[in-house]
Amino acid sequence: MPKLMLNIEERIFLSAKELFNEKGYEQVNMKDISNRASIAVGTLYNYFSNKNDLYLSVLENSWNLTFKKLDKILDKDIDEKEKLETSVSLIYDEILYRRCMGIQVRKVKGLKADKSIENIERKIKKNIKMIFIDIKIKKQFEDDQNLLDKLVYTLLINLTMLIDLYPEDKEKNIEYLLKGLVVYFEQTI
Amino acid sequence: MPKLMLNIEERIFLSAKELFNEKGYEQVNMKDISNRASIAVGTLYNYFSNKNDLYLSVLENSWNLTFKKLDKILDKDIDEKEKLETSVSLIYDEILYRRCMGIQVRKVKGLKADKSIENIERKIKKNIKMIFIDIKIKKQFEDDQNLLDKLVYTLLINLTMLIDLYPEDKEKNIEYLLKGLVVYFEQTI
Amino acid sequence: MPKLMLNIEERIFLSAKELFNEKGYEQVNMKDISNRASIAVGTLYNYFSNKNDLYLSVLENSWNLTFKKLDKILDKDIDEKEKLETSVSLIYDEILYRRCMGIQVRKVKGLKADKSIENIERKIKKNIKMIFIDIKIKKQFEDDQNLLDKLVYTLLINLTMLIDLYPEDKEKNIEYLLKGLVVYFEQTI
Amino acid sequence: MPKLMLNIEERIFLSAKELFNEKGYEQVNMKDISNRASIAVGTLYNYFSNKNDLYLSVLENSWNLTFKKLDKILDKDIDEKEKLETSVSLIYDEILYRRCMGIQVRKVKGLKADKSIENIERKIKKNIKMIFIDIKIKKQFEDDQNLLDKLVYTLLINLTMLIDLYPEDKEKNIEYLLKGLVVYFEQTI
DNA sequence: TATGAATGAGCCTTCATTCAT
DNA sequence: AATGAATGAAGGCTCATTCAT
Repeated sequence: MPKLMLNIEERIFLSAKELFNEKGYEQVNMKDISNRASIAVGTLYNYFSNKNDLYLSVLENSWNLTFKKLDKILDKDIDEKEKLETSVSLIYDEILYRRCMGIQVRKVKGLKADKSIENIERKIKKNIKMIFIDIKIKKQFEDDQNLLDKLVYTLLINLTMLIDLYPEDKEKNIEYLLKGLVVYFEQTI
Repeated sequence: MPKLMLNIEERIFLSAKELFNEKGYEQVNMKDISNRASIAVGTLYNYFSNKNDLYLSVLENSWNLTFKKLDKILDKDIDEKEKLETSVSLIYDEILYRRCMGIQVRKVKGLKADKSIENIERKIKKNIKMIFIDIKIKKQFEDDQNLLDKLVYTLLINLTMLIDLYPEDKEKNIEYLLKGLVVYFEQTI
Repeated sequence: MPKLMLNIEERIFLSAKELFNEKGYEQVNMKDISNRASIAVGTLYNYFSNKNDLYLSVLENSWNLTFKKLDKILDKDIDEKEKLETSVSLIYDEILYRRCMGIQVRKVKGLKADKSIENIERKIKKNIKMIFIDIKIKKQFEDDQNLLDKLVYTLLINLTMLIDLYPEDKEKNIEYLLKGLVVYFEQTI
Repeated sequence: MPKLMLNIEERIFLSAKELFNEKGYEQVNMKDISNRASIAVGTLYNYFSNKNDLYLSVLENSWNLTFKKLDKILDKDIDEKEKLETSVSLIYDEILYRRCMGIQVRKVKGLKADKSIENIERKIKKNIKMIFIDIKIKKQFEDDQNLLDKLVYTLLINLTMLIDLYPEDKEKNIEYLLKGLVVYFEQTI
């Protein structure tokens, strides 16, 4: 009973993304995903070679879409303050609506730990870092080699947390987050 | 470690705590735990009715120990600044050494989401909140009903992240964290 | 090989024959075959109703080609010794080059055991038996009702084994085999 | 519903041996084996780490038992003729009753081709060869480096075939086989 | 009370087969 | 007639849990 269906890959992607977000890697099984996508399990494997790959693909693809949008913002001719706020707002929405799975990649146990994961995390870090690249760091933190990395993780991890806890409160959440971030920057922001 | 001096329940506890921390809920199986505790699997079930319960017990117990230590600090007759710093330092060490599993309970996939989890999370929140109870919040955030909760989560989640990423760097990690927290408080700190 | 010159059915045949011989029934899948034949899986099913049938067809067809060649030899006006040697040499080459799958049909696991298999086996037996039909059996074995069948199986099974083990050594292999066979015949050979 | 059962390992062994013999490696599944042994699938894995291992174990163990019996015969103080006949009779019975799977190991597709298999085959060859070790080979075959190996394979493969085809006819089968073998030996036998 | 063998549901993955195009 | 995406049953294996000893 094969049918030719529309947007299968997209449906798998969405189903997988939603489920991985709701329940995490281990708690989602391939049947769940295929059910939500209204396809047969076997069909999943026409598009992704295994669960691990599917997760990784979803993760990377989600982030890539975000990176494209982020690049547009960073290329704009606006001042740093606005850039920061717009970027954070974007990432907030991305995590909220597109459910681009968070930075907790490193924590996804059960995932085969291969280069792919490290690469994805490196890529996320590299891209998000661009948000802070033009911002002047306070003298006090200048000798912290990892400050930029910490800022990236703080941004992502706290955004995820805030969205998770108070999904309704975008404005307040962002205000709270930014306030905690700008303390590491020079006065201009 | 004087393993043979500990009674069975304690041995189970320790083994479970270590393993859950090292590998996460799903990646640990009951055989692993009983092996590390040098008992039979069946014996586990004389003390804990199932894996879920064991995890929850370990989690709660870990935190209870932390809370006791925290209470002592909070009862001390020292100024707020010192209280804050000592408390944060304590929790840092707890997460680092005793591996009291983090706040991400809500994200521990595979855990049956029941009342127990909510209760534990409520308890953690209630206790950690005490750190901030005497500290005056900046006017700017006074109308954020959830500010205290956010502070609690920020504290725990960021500590966990920092320890995870730069386990060697306690001083810098705490400096970084505190700087991000105090921005929400009145000048005195 | 002038692959593109062959019609589809022939391409399927050849691909299937090659693959079944290389890897055995179970280890070959329909996708493999269609890939090697440069057609779509579905097309296979326009020519063969299922994997089982395809295998059986290939098997039977392979043997039929061999039988034709064998008949020519047996029709020749040469003495029995030469007939035997030429026949054995032919079958050796057939198994070696055309990979007409061996007598071990009965052992091809995964094959649905139906009439077809028995028929093919019967046919193989009948045809190969012709090699021995004019040869006089030693008195000693005259009361072994199954001697001819045994000779057939011995011939096929040992040839297959020898080719498998020492593919380079046609001459020695055949010498070894014949020596073991002629012992059942009257002195003339 | 766990019970403590007697001779589980033996039952697994027997069931596996029977099934592998009846249907071959691929056609037997772990559920089949556990069913015939009247145990749960999981129990299989308490004794054998996987299907591959189970097959290999059964195979090796079967042969080892045979080798022990064979050694006893070869150590006896009897003449070569009797030794040969007794050995062949033994192996006949072993293949017939204990179903020690044949030499066709090399043909078991689907089996992970690792050192284990090669080792088993080497061992079988080495042990069966002992049957022929004291027998003088005809001059004619003296320059066939592989003659002994060929004899081993001929013996095993033809015995298996004969048993398979005419299970009732031990005497005739052995007479047929021996006649084909002794042709390679000096007159004494 | 402690043991660990036994259980079997459940998961990932494969692949022969179907059928809409 | 040819295509190949879709199907879903089936297989190997894991592991939380049970219970006879």
